[in-house]
Amino acid sequence: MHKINLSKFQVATNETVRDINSRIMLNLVRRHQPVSRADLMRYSGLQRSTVSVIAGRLIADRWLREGAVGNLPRGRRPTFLHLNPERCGVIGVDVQPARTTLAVSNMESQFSALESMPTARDPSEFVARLSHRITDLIRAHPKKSYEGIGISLPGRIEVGSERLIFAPTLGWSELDLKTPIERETGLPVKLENAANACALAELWSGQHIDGVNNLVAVTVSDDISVGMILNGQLVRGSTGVAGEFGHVSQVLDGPKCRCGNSGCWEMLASNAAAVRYYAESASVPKGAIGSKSDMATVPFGDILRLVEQGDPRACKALNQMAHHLGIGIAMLVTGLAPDVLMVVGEVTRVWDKVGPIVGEAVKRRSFTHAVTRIVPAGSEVQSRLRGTVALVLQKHFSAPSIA
Amino acid sequence: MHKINLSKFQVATNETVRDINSRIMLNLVRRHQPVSRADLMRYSGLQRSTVSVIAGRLIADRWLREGAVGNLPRGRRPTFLHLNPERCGVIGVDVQPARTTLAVSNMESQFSALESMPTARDPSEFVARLSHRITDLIRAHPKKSYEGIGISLPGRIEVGSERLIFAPTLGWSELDLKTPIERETGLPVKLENAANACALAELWSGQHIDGVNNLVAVTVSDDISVGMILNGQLVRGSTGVAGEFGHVSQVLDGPKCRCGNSGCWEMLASNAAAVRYYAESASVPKGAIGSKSDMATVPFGDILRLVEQGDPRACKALNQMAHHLGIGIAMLVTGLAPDVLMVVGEVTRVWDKVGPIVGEAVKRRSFTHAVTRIVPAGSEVQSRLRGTVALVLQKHFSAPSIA
DNA sequence: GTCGGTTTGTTCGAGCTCCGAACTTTATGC
DNA sequence: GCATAAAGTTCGGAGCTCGAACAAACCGAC
Repeated sequence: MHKINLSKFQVATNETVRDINSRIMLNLVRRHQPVSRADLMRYSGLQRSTVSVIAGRLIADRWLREGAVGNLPRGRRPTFLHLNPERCGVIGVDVQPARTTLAVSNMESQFSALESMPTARDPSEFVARLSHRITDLIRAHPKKSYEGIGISLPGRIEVGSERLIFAPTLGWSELDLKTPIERETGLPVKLENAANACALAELWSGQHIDGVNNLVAVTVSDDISVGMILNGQLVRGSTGVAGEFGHVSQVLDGPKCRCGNSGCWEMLASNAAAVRYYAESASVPKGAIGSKSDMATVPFGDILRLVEQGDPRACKALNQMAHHLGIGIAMLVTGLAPDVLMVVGEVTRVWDKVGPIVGEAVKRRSFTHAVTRIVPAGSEVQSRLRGTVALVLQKHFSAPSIA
Repeated sequence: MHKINLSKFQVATNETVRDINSRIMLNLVRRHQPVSRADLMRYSGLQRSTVSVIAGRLIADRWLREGAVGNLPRGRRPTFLHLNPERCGVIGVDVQPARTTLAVSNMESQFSALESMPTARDPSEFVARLSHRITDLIRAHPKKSYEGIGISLPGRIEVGSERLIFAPTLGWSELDLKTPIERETGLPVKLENAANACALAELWSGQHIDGVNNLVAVTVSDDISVGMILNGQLVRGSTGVAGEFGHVSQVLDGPKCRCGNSGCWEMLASNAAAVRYYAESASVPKGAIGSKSDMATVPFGDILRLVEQGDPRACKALNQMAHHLGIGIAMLVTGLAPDVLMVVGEVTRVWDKVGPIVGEAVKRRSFTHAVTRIVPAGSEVQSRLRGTVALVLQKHFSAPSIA
């Protein structure tokens, strides 16, 4: 039940009815495929005749395909319908500070190609190289129709201008990625924050999310970012910058953050924080056992390996990180009470160790802990890429923006 | 753009079109009244004929009324349309721990009666007395049609069961208020958390909120509660308990809260916190100047009076409260980036002193501070009561729940 | 006083959509 | 071979908006 926005609304026509019901049908097929027209009639409540007409049109538009014929104890055999996964191709791009991954996907987030390249430091060089790679990919994987390019970025996209803003880990200032890439490739480009992309991925192609309408994704890398889906809808705030809970103080007088605040959650619970904890634990006990007083930073990946090998110093650093991660997650659980909170990042590799610590912190600090399932994401890159596919295709599957 | 919820959707029929367009018309009249059919045609983009038909039906249903005839330099004079504020009566109820306020309202949140009673300690006694008062009110103020009863409560309402849960300041455990009051009065009852009610009030009858779709209300009394409207829609989380940012730790090892957590925002920035700060400032410097070592608690209202009189101890306590209020608000600004954040509570009486401190904290701690306007609410009781009216009437003015 | 120009508001047929009943198609079992 | 049953199609009816034509109401110039 949302207020009608009088500065951008759309009146309804007869075609609106068809549009709404077509989308419902498309979603019902997606959910229940393979499925007969008769079953769609029962799921939707529409008349048999109406279902037939809509199905016919969706088949003509190549959204659906008729498949096998079913078997029933009595009566005429039903013709099953299913999605045509090749209806739309999507180019998914996952930009991370070190590397950028590209994928060719069909409508069901099945990737037919996956490749990566280093992320160029210079923004304009990056745009040029990325555009090149995309055109090459399209040439190498010709499809009937590419629907668009979805790009996940460690930054926020300004509502309206669609420009990249606040991307500290990339070191880029405000930047228009959309226009040049659209010009070079000839395809529409959609940009989204990585955490938002993960949330979208979970919403549209997640595992156990039937009827889940409130979902939060927390991405943990060298920063922490939050993507929120509330009431079945991405929350971007008035400017697109909503979700920066990573820059909320967890310790009021904690370490200074580049955002200007002190003791930010991401200063205490990001990969970088674990690296710092590990380094500090070496220096504090001066005559340490290992006598390695090398203050050279150990990469987070190495710390994870050490944890897997049972190294106590690494475990301690990881535990500190997990503790603070849990406190921040408790904030989100208390404040947003989502059905699902998904953690995305390398840290999920050792979730058997991190999960219980996070769970304990949430249980102690959030009296609403029972409503939220906290789950680790399978693969970060896959999550973000599935998110870019959802980003491009959601306009066909979501409710039409009525009124 | 929201996902279609396959467990509760509604297919579209021809009437859906009429429904959508009627609601748009109703909102356009509300926004621009008095307004002619010809102007409505221009605002909506619908055909003149369609506007006439819809207007005719809305007049027949008593939503609109024809009013004066306008004057134009040329041509036929337009007949102005305006809302019929007496179309629906609403009983608004604001339950606070000490007192409960009742109001009779018309469709435009104009109150024709306002009265209050002590809030009974015992829930069942409370229900009985409230029902009585409501029936008396209805008898004393007969209207063509009462649309329903809206009740604002310092607690959360469980989604689905519509029961009151988590109402610590009232001291009531889980409770069904809806059923008995509906039975006694014969009117439908809608319950909502006070902070959510304030957010709804601001959304539907606020001052400067054209096009504002992201709005947060923070209620500050003996607890702190948050109501969120994101994407033009109330956020209740999966169970109805979303918004309890008051129970997020601000100081990890701070004072123990009854919720089980430590250093909760509301332990540091609520009215009760200011009362505690004031009491502590008397005891800490042992040979204090005033030599009043009375640890008896001074009510928050008295502290505000002392602040208005310039009492330094009271000012210091208030400043501490304001400082922590600002830190919590910075969390909301950073995480949700709303257009407007409204503060509701007695503390707004001294907003000239509190506002700058809050603003400073937000500026220092939230790099997104520029997107959010932080405003004090005029009157708490009025805010909550207007919210209850919006609560009851929003189903007629909001977009239909399509798909 | 009348007539052209202008704007508001109404009327009515066309086109689209869903509904619902009747019909066709295709299967099983006696 | 016939009754029964289920899937899917056909077609007239009703509701809605669109768009053009029409009626109403007003101003100012001649």
